[in-house]
Amino acid sequence: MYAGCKQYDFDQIESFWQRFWDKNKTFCVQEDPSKEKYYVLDMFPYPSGTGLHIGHPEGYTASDILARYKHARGYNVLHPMGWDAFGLPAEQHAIKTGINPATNTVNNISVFKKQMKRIGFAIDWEREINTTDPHYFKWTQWIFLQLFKHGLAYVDECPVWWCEGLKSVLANEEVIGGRSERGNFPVVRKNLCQWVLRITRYADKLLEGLSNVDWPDSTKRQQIAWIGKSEGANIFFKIDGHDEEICVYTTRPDTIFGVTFLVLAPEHPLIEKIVAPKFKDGVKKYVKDSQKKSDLERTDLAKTKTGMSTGAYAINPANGEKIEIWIADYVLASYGSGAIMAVPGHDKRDYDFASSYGIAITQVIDESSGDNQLPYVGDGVLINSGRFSGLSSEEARGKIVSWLREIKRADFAQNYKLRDWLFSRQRYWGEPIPIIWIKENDYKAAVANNKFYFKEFLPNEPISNGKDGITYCALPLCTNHLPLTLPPTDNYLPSGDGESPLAKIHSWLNVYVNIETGQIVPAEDFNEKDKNSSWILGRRETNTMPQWAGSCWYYLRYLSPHCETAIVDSNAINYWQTPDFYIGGAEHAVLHLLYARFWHRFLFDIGAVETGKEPFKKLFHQGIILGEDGTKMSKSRGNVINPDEVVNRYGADALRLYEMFLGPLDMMKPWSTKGIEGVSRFLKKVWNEYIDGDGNVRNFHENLSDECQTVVNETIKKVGNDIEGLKFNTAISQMMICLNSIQKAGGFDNASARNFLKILAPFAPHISEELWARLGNNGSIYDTLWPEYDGSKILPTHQKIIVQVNGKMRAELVIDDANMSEDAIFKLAINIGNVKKYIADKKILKKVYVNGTVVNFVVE
RNA sequence: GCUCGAGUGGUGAAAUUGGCAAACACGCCAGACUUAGGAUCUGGUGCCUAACGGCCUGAGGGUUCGAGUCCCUCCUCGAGCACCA
Repeated sequence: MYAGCKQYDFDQIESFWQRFWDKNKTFCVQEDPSKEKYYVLDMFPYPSGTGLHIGHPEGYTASDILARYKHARGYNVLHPMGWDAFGLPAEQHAIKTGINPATNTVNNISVFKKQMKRIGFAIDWEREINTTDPHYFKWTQWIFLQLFKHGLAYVDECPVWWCEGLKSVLANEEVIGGRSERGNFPVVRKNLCQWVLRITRYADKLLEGLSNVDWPDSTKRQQIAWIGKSEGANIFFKIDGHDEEICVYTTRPDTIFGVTFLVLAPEHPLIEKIVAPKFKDGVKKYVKDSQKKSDLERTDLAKTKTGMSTGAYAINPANGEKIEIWIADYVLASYGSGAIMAVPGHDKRDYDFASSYGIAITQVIDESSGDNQLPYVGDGVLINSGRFSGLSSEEARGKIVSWLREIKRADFAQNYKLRDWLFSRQRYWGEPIPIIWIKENDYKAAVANNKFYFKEFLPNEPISNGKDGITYCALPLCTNHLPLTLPPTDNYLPSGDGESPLAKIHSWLNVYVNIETGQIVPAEDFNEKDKNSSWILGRRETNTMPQWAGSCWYYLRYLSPHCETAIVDSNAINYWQTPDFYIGGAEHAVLHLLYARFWHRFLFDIGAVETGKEPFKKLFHQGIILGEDGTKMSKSRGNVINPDEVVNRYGADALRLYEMFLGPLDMMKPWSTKGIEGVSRFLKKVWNEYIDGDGNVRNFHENLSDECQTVVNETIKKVGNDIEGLKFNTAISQMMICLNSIQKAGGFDNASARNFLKILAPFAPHISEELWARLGNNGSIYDTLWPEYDGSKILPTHQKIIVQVNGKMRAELVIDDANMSEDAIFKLAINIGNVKKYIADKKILKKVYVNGTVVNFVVE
């Protein structure tokens, strides 16, 4: 069976084979212990309303080629796909149109799926998952509850951007210069109660894990920088005339003799206590002013540093010197202890500050190059540092801290830039957080009662939150209560008081909970007659999870997408483990890839997944495809290429081939409409080598020339190697070279005709299937094994040696005997006409021979 | 500012350990077949030069018999970080 057209009619061929694959479930896989597994993972798309972008098929084709190749190598290959479908665009569409985001999402997914099927990816669609499906997010909620139980989820009052004009909380990225990006309304800082995940507890594990993964260096570096671990010391400074002391964190304890002042962040709690009476007003004003400033203004490097003296003094524990305590907003409250020891001689920022306020600058490090320009921020030899003078910075760091530690004025310490993960969003279209808030007294009474139903996910310490003078505690739902689904509504706007739209849906919001039976009923349906001590009134958490939640563990769900009893079936995970290859855009270098590593590591630690510690062993980022004008594709520039139109015009095989031929996979590269004609022509040439003008299979040669056999075998070898190295552009050019020589030789022989299709199949599967079938084969070419090349055909029968004079190529020398002596080769080479000419009567100073490759005569 | 990455024909690009720079393709030029060509095939195509020949991998220097590849300085572009003490 095959499409049967006379000419290369890609439309007919491609739809025929897509139906064939669907009907025969060609790409569906099961665990098979007799075979080695290979798990290929794509970053799943957000199904936007605009359909597939031309960039999507780039990564998907690359992973598809690898998946098909690995399958041909005998692996049991899993290549699944799904939808990361929660998110803001669907919600905004709902606000505009009133159409439920779920409906809209289903439509978008069906468009995406149809488009992807048209490109012929070898995907096991039976494993399709959707993060907005309650069967899926039931387990996202379950993981949240595990985090909650293990003390890794807590609530905190966090400052967020509030926009009264939009009645909504905005993300940092949505605030530009103190106004909302959309609508240009003013925004203010507002403290809201937020869920936060304790990712910082995993900082060290997340850092260590990076040393065992095969990832792009730049991505590893980004994560390392994001985690931002530093080694240093906490040093305690006594305050003159007060009992309190100030703790500062420093990575440069070797510069402690150069401290000329301390600086506290304006938010530092000690300020009020220590400020000298005369300085009170100025300090108060400065603190107030800096609170008004946006983060952007405070961190603007261009501005000159400002600050204010507190009039208080601290004692340097190293030398007993009295130093002034300042406040300044260049010191961040959120890092370290919110206070620093300022060493203007050896820190750029302290130097700037000291210069503008006329504070002393002391040099305590001697720079080896000796120009002694301050501030000198590198390491060197200590000077003016008491008994530590003469030590190197490195040595001094250990010795000074050890000494201060003995007198209880310091301790070794580490610090991280990583902050805990703000996990709540005031949105409708996200996973509801499966928590009910109940009064603290009810909670305590329930916990004390041994009939308490809700023990499954109970943390050691209750998570509590005060509101209107009453303290509430977070009551976790149990597995039986999941999924907690989104209530229907037709109003997706935020409520206006900093809560999600869910806060307006009272029938969902207010519930009675039976703490002994676990029963939950809407408050409005509750029959007061039933009321007894087991029933308590609660209010559901109204925040939803951020979009990152669903993508944190989807690679696990693919392994057993229909499992109802666990996040992943244990047989399935024992077999498939974690992805062997993961491809997706570099824009997720820190967010998704860090969050997912955190969750995986957590699930590993609690024994929920029995795999390695890292979820993504090998990671690759495909480069962005630019518009034909070399700029980013965008509607406003009018340079957007629609994959559907490309498939209509050239076919899916041509699209696949072209996206891979464009250049190295990881590089940014511009699209070229002319360029695709080249690969389209190649496919037509392939067709014509197999099928004659009447649509019949050609007669192949009995034998192929030695030259052609060399090329064919080289091609089999190179294409295989290039796929393993993800160098698809050169693999394709090698296939073109091969076809060109076959064409010159007047056609294939039987064996090479079959082998060529097998290596083409991962790149252009439709035409390969069609021609394979026409050669008289049954079944899919997908199920054939990769051809072995014949190494003896590749070895050249004679050796070619390059002859150079003064390093410039002047001739080629062909020798039959690979073991010919050096002298004999020189003799042959020197007598070649063109070589003679360049040597002429000049004196030969040196003769170089590199075995089997090059001869070089050096003449005066 | 700091840290990475990149810079090769008209264009996208290719080039084991340092060993024929520009494979493969696009475009362009010429030709063949054609009523026709936006089809197909053949040949040509880095730059300078009439030619011999010379010069070419962002610029300059270095190491080497030999450098696109290694080292130093600088320029340009891209990415990331950005007062993290």
